[in-house]
Formats: sequence, C-alpha cells, structure tokens
Amino acid sequence: MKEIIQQLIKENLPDEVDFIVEHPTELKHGDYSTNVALVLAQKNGGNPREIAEGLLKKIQQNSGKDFEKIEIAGPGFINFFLNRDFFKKSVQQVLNGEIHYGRNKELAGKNIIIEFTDPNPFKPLHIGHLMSNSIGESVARILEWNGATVTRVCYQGDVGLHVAKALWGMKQNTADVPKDSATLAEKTEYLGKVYTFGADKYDSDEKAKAEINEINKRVYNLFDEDEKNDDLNIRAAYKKGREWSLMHFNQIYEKLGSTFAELIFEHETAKSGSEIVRENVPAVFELSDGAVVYRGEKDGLHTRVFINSMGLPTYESKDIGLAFYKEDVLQKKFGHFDASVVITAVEQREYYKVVLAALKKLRPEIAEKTLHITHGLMRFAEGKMSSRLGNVITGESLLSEIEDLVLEKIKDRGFDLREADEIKETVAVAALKYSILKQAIGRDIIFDRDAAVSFEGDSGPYLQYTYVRTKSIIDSAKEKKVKFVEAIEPTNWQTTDLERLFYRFPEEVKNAYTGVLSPQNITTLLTKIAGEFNSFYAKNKILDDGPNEAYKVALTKAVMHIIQNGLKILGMKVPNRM
RNA sequence: CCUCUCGUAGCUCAAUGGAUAGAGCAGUGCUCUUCUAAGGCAUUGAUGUGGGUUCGAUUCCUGCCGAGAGGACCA
Repeated sequence: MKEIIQQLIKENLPDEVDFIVEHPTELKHGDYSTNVALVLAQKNGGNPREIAEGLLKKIQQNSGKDFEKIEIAGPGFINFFLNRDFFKKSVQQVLNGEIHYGRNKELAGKNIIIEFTDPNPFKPLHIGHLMSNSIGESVARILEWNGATVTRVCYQGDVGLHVAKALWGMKQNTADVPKDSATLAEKTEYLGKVYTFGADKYDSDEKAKAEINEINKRVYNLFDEDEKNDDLNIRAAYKKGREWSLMHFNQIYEKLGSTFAELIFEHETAKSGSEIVRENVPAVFELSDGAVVYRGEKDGLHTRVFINSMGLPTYESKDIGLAFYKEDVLQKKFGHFDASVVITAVEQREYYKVVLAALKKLRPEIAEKTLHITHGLMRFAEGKMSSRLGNVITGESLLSEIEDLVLEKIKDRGFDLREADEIKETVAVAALKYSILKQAIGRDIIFDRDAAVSFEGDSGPYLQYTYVRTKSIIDSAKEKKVKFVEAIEPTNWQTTDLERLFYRFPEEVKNAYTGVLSPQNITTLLTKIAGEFNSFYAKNKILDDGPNEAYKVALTKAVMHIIQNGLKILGMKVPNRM
C-alpha cells in the first residue's frame, strides 16, 4: 500500500524530490500521510498548503477508488484514509494467516547464531540472566519471524575463579552438603551459599585467596585427560556442583521458553583460546608484567589482559576461543552463519570492543559479522533491595515471587490446583518479560513487581487477559455456530480504529528487525491493539445475533491471532483462562 | 582524569527530522441485571539547560549541569 501511494505521488509530481510516506502518529490523521508538499515548498518556494491542494486535485483524479478520503491537514500534510475494501481484506488476511500472520521472508536463507543467557555454573542464575534471556529469546524470534534460521546457543562458564570460590566454599562446608536425594532447590541453595562464602573470603582472607587460586589452576586441569595428579575430592565436588547447576539452569530455560541448540562450556574455549592468543604473540598480543595483553589504545580503546600472570586465560581469551569455536566447530554442525549475535550486560560493552578489535586482527571475517547487543541492569523500585549489598537476587526467587502475586490474584476464581499452577507460571513469565521488552534494549530497567503483575494496561498480563477475552468469545461463537471464516462486509459499518491497526502488525515485525533490533515495537503495537479491542468490547456487544455478528466475531478472531502471535514473538505464552 | 551510554508528566516507559510529544501507573469523577469490570469512559500533568544546523529538532552538532557503565591480571 505504501508503495502504491508513493507511486501515485511520484506520477503527479513536476520533478523528482525525496519525500516520505508514513503512518501518522495518530489514527485521526489517517492511515498514511506524506510530507511531499512541505518538501516541495522548501525546494521551489511557495506555500506548502497551496502546493498540497494542487497536488491533491491531481492525485484524486488518478487514485480511483483506493481511498475513502484524502485530505490536507496541519502545515501541509496530505493524509490518506483507506477504504472499506482494504480493511475487509486486511481482516481476511489475518484470518487466513492464523498462527503465521506477521511472518515475512525478509531474511529467508539467512542462518544466524545467537548467544544469550550465559549463566555460570556454581553461581546463581540471577536477574541479569533473566534479562539476557528475555531479550535474546525475543531477538531470536524476531529474526525467525523475519524468515531467518536461528541457532540459539548458551555459553556457560564452568571454569574460572568463580568455580574455585564455590569449590573452596564446599570444602569449608562439607557438613551441610545436600544428599543426592535432596531436592534440586536445596542443592541450588547450598551452591549459592558456598559461592558467596568463598567469594567473601577471597576478598577478606589472604590464606583463603591463595587456596582458591590454587584450586582455580586445578579446575582447568580437570578436563585435561593427561593430568592424573588432580585432587580427587575436588574432581568429585566439581562434578556434583556442575551437574546441580546445569539441572537448575535447564529447569529455568524450560520455564522461560528457551531451547538451546548447543550449550558451550568455557572449559572448551579456555584451552583453545589461550593457544590462539599465545600463538599470536607478538603479532597481535604482547607480553607485559608476566601477562599477555592486547594494546587496545591503537584502536582508541584500552589495554586488556588476555592471559594473566599465573598463565591462566581470562575471559578475553575464552571469548576469542568461543568465536573460533562457533566459526570452526559449530558451522560444521549447523551450516554457515551469516551473522553472529552476542547478548551480554552493558558493563561488557567496552570490554567486548577490545575483544572484537583483537579478533579483527586474528580472523576479520568473524569480527565483521559479529553483533554485540547489550542489555542494561535491572534495578528495583522502592529501593528495598539496594541496601543489601552483595546479595544478588536470583532469577528463581524473583520468578516465584511474581508467581505468588499472580496466585494471590486468581485464588478466588475457582481454578483447580493444576490449572492455577499453569496460569501462575504463564502469567508470571509474561509479566517479567513484558516489563523488560517494553523498552529499548540496552537501557536499565526499574522493575516494579506490583506494576508488572498489575494486570492493568501496559503489561504482559493485560495482553494475556485481552487474549483470554477474545478466546472466550470465539469459543462461544463456535458453539453458536457463527460463520466467521470469511470476513463478510458488514452493513452500515463505520471503519473502527481497531481494524486500522491490524495490517500494521506485520510491518512492526519487520520494523523490529530493521535498523536497531527493537522488541518494543511489538509490545507497543500489541498494547495499542488490545486497548482498541477492549474499548470496542465495552461499546459493542459482539454476539448480538445481529447482521454484523459474523464480522464482529471475525474482528475478535483477528485480535486473538495477532495477540497470540505477538506474544509468541516476545517469548510469552497465552493461557486459556485466567 | 579519560572513554562510552543516557537525561521526556509525581512514577515507569514510547515517539524512521514532522502535525496538538503518545501510553500505563498514581490522583480526580463516572461505569457491571449484558460475551471475563483484572475491563471501559472522562480529566489533571512532560522534552535538564544555553547555543547551532533546518521550512520544521525529543531526535543531528556543541557548551554546561546531572546520572550510570567501563578504564591490566573479575566476568
């Protein structure tokens, strides 16, 4: 449609000018509008409104019956209002598309690898990982809905100082180590406790620090088959802790709706990474104070250590190893990657620039297709938590806290235990994800629990609630045997603002991917559509046995599909009831 | 000190250089014998600050003020 309008204007123009055709910010300004008269007035002089009027006459002569009306408004905008025929078709397109409505083939044939969540075994999966996961999963789905094949990977740090801290903590707390029969929650809690204990002592106790550093070296050797002299107790503790962590992570991935094609572990990248780095001294890296560093200053960045003076690889080397691993190992398995997306917290922004600069010297083809996306920090409203320094909030505790709030809200609704459990999980995840995805990626998030589960406008539950309403109507309509598969033109019908939003959904799916990746395009439109539907719902009885009943049911079904599809892109599920 | 982000209603967020800057929450006043009122309707309220570019700036450039992140062996 946009192209038709552009063409229509071009044909009636005296000469070539650059102009835009867009959706006006407000529906009352029409479905499309153009600034062409303003541009012409600037170029050739004259009054933009007069130019617009001249142009309008020519356009109207040639436009046929495509538009209900075309008018001039404001300083000289030409606004186009589409006609009934267009909207009838657009409703039909949603009905035909069903669960696929919104998809396009923009990225067809492209294979993209995306890495996100990245929690570290032996450490709690915290709220930052929930952000990484929410954003990563929705970016992956946006890419998929634009036609790409997406390979999701999760990179987990099973070696490194944090592991040594936890292992040392385990050694000091052998008495209360959970039995194998203990619940996963108990095991996870124990791990969190010993990690915190080890981390505290590392900073405050010189002796503990030395012991932890010693354990750290041994951990790297655990995966080395040739190394026979490792501490067997450490090996056993390591195996146990790693397994508990990974089981716990899987549980959360499942709840959040992410399935990874491959879990990559740091022990795999640490060795190869440090080899690559060492091989490239002095070509790319240099020795300094016993460490191997990259001088980022030559790229306008800063110096970073890739291998520390104890000879162990830092995260920098592991990331180099990881990039090579994706390129040399994973591509064999999943096919050529056209792009590689990495999602991390914002504090790694400058860090990652240095890694990429080094990578560019080593393997420019990898560096060029890598896109680093950062998410902000999650803070909390009310400031309750900020006073407890160093006490991270685990993802699990936040989720269960939200679930409890949801349960509280639905407790009087007569759901049996099983359904209530399902609802609380579905709604809690949507509440959390929506509050992350409603704003631009990369900004800090002030998370307000109460606002997120409020069920009131601009929330995940609001969208789910609207979906449930539409579903309830559709179910009744089916029972009544209302025929609504074909969007039959209603009689005596004034186009509603609701209908005027449907065809914008596929556009926003595309917009969410072009330029800057932006899930908030989807949340914003969905909330607008849900709002319009609820307003429509309040003013109109849908199942009214009247002549337009079938059309109103068709509109309802269109809303149902769009909300369901939109939520899916955002990584959320819909409940049947709530 | 240097580098990078970012300052929009009381609060949390939107707005490919365009129109009267959109929402939600909170506040105020309405609204359920009607398909889920967890809804709807009405109403109050904002671009940190000084310049510049432009027909037009929340958006681009720049000075100042303020916040956050990073700056060698953590990730």
